[in-house]
Amino acid sequence: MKSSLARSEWPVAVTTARACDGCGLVQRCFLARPLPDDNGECRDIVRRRYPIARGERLYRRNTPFTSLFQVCNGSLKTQRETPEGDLVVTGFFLPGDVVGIDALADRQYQSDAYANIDTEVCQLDFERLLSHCTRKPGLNAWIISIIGSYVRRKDCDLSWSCSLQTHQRVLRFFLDLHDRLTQSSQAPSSRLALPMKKQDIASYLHMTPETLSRNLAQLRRQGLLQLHENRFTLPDTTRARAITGL
Amino acid sequence: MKSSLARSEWPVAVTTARACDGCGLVQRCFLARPLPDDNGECRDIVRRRYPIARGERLYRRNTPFTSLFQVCNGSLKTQRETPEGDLVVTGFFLPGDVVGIDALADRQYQSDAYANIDTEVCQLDFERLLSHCTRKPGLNAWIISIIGSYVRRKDCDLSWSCSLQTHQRVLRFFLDLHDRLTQSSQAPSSRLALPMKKQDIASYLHMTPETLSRNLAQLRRQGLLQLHENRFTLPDTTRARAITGL
DNA sequence: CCGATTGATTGACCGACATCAACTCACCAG
DNA sequence: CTGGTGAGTTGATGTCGGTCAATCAATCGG
Repeated sequence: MKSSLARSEWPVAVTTARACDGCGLVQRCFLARPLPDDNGECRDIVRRRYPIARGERLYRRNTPFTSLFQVCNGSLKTQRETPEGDLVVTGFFLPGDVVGIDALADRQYQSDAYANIDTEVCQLDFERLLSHCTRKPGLNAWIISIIGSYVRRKDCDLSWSCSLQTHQRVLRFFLDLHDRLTQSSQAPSSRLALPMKKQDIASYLHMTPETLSRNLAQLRRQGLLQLHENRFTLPDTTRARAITGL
Repeated sequence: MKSSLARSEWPVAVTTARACDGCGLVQRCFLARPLPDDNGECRDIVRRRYPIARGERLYRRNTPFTSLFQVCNGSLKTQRETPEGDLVVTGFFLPGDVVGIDALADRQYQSDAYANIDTEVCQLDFERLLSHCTRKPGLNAWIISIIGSYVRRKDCDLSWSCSLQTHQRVLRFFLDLHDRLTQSSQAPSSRLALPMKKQDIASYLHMTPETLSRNLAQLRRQGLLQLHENRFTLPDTTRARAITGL
């Protein structure tokens, strides 16, 4: 597995130019363009960019944390185990998102990260990132804002994940997914591909696959969601936002 | 209200020595003792230390973020509003905890912070903190770890808040509270004071006060929890940990 | 001392969601 | 083609926890 390469195998001197060659995210990625206060010496933060096949694991729980990963294209999920032993999906990561932030506290990954579909990630060396931060306020602000966004997302998730009804949670999930997918690709908002399995959505939303299925059927009947063959559209986003309280 | 003082009213030149005078947290607080790479110039991070009476508000949602606050003694809660308009408690903060981290993303507080009981907080100027970070790796590491701990807590909360049964959630809450209270005060672990209302606990655990009450009664019958007049003990922590999966 | 207010407890009832089961469909190997 | 596997759907049934209501306890100001 690519993610388990030993340190010595990493191409240490990869330049940003080479690593970012052909990356679909190059328009939005902070590393592909010079930072406000960067004059080129931040490039070594990028270890490498590499693909993860669908179903493959990026990192494993309780292994030492060395790197953050930014999703270039595709999608990842993180999951952890409950006391009872079953798995719960704790997050989905789309192009532009940074994964591994839950490991900052004790320098160990707190979850397992898997590719939902064929995916490419950009590996960022955290120590180098930190060391540059002490000299570059812009970079420091960037990393703080990345972590801050992650915190905000978790906080929001926590406040609806239990207080809303199941059909509201489902609708809200698709609204959120819609927003994130369209802002990252600027593609027309119609017929977006659903980049994860329904089982995982159900797990993430704290419900069973059965209830998710029933709710999807209901939302389809109400004309709030179209979903065929892993492609979806939201015909009436304003009504949807009203229902979910957005 | 103390927290709404204008900037100009802040005693800008407070030294750490004066601000920390008589602070119950002085043993554990990072600011009371010199940092690994501090030679005294980080003192101006501490704006001031001041009390918040029980029920008073420390900051309000959607107001500009300028400061983090570290709890010296007492306890705080943060809460936010659901789409339906009712309030949900999103976190409890005990001595040593830092509150305001959810505001990092867009520089606005994302919740309302209130004192559960009479409380003292230490106000840390975030801009100054950041500016020192660029020169002091130790301070940068500290702030990253503070944020990291917050992230880990949120992640954990999210994974049990819905997947566990109510009695497990209640027991887990008391175990967690026990651990946090004893580690912050090094006091003997018996007869700890419960520093928040049961309503707020119920809200935080995503259940009604009635359900919380029933579960408390049940846990008392099972000999897993003693709770009288806002003081509690956990007679059998090992069994409790087994039940909650810790 | 007294009502007023807020918090906590207990009981009866009910509904949303989980559970269990059967079934369809797509995909793949042989 | 056939059999196997895993994802997804649909239906019948049960239950955990929410809702509503009454009661009790604690605090506070007069």
